[in-house]
Amino acid sequence: MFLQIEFESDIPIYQQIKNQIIRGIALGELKLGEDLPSVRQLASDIGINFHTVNKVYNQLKQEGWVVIHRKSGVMINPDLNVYNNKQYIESLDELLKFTTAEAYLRGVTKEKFIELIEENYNKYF
Amino acid sequence: MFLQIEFESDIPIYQQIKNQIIRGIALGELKLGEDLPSVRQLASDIGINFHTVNKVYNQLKQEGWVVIHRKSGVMINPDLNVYNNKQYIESLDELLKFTTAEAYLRGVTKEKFIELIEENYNKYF
Amino acid sequence: MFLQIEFESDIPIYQQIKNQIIRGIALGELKLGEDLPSVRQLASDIGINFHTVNKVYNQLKQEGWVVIHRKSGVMINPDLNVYNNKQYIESLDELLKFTTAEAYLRGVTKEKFIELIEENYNKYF
Amino acid sequence: MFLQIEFESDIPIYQQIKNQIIRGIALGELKLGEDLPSVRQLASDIGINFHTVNKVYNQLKQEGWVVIHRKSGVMINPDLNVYNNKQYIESLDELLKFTTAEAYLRGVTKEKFIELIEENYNKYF
DNA sequence: GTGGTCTAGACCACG
DNA sequence: GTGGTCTAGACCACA
Repeated sequence: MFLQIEFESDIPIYQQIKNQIIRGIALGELKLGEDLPSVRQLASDIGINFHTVNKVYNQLKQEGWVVIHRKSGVMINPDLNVYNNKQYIESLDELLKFTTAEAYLRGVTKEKFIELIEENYNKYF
Repeated sequence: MFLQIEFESDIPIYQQIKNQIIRGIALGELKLGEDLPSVRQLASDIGINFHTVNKVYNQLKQEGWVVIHRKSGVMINPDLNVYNNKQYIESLDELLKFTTAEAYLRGVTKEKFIELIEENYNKYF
Repeated sequence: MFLQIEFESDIPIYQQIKNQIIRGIALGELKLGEDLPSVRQLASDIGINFHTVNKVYNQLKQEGWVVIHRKSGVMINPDLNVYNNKQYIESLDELLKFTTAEAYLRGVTKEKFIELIEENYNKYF
Repeated sequence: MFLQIEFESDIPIYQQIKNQIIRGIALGELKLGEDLPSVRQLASDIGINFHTVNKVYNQLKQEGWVVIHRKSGVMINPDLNVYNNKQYIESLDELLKFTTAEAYLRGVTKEKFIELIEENYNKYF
């Protein structure tokens, strides 16, 4: 598994895992329909408690990223269709408001910022 | 004061205040050298504990956004020069990794994302 | 066989099968006295473990929906007479308490709800 | 608090609490904007672990029934607006398919069933 | 074997 | 005081 957890980070472990799984999908490292390790397996791989992984999987399920198949455990949702709803766009815009403001004041130019975005987007399949 | 606090947000109140002050500077709504309300004044305006405001001001000072004079209170740092250090760029890039991945999967195109960035940057002085 | 299993549903597979068999009887798709496939046959058709089918048949027998003959296999109870006992009515009422409450708050009017009931009942023989 | 938990039930405790809170809103026993007991308070009142209550509140928050106010804890969403989305109607219809089928075969007439619905709806504000 | 539920207790962030 | 996170270990339902 490609997960890399920073235990010292102030980002909760479960959030780090969520982030990396979602990014894994975008990068194509995780294929649609691909199985994820079992709750206890992943927990043991990372060296954390299985409840933490359970929380991740449940949130991912609730948000539509994965499905829990009764026979084969958890897999990336083969019909991934996470809606770009109004709420999401609003929260993204809110986040960018403050992120760009700080970046601007810290001397990150618009061009540099856009370059960072493009570098990321160009990696997605 | 132009602060707008969402008490039901997931973002801590002190963080909301910090965000809005920094954005206020970027937008030019807060001029360099401009006085900020006193801790107790601001706390009372927003209806929160003054310890929370205290925390905000101390963090802003620590990061170089404001200066605190014992007598004249808090003002936006007239020599604002918060450095675009390696650590900041790294954390920004880390944030964008996950933000762009989710946005991409939710159907926000690169062009749309960049448009959001430009809209924000164009408001800064 | 007309069974349609959703492996990603929150409802256990054995419950899905039970539900569909009972509904099949109500719709007249399964006649009283009609033979059901053998445990192994049905398990293989659906692609599940035969223990699961076994569980279904045993529960259906226990509740009086089917009869099991050692030789001729399982058939819909020709003298179907599952009693509308007090316990059942109570559990139905309990279920409707919460179902109607949520439906109401989600904007499903009484008329709409009743319409859904009637649509279903009108299909039964 | 008006909660009544059946520890012997096969319905999980957290689900029972959710059900009763939602019904409490529909009945008007819980007003919009009303505070709910704190996680630990409610847990102690019912005599269960606070994690169980925590799970309830988090799910209710996720589904929009309550908001978590940073100052005053958890309250019924004052702007309650839980959307009657396609997914919900589908799941309701699915539930009614099997519920009505069994009720019908157990001798509950359409009229009786509708009477049960009306009795419930007439209690809602 | 899988995930789901519940308990218990610890520590932390926030206000 | 509030909720949020993480650990640990138990028991259960399902397939």
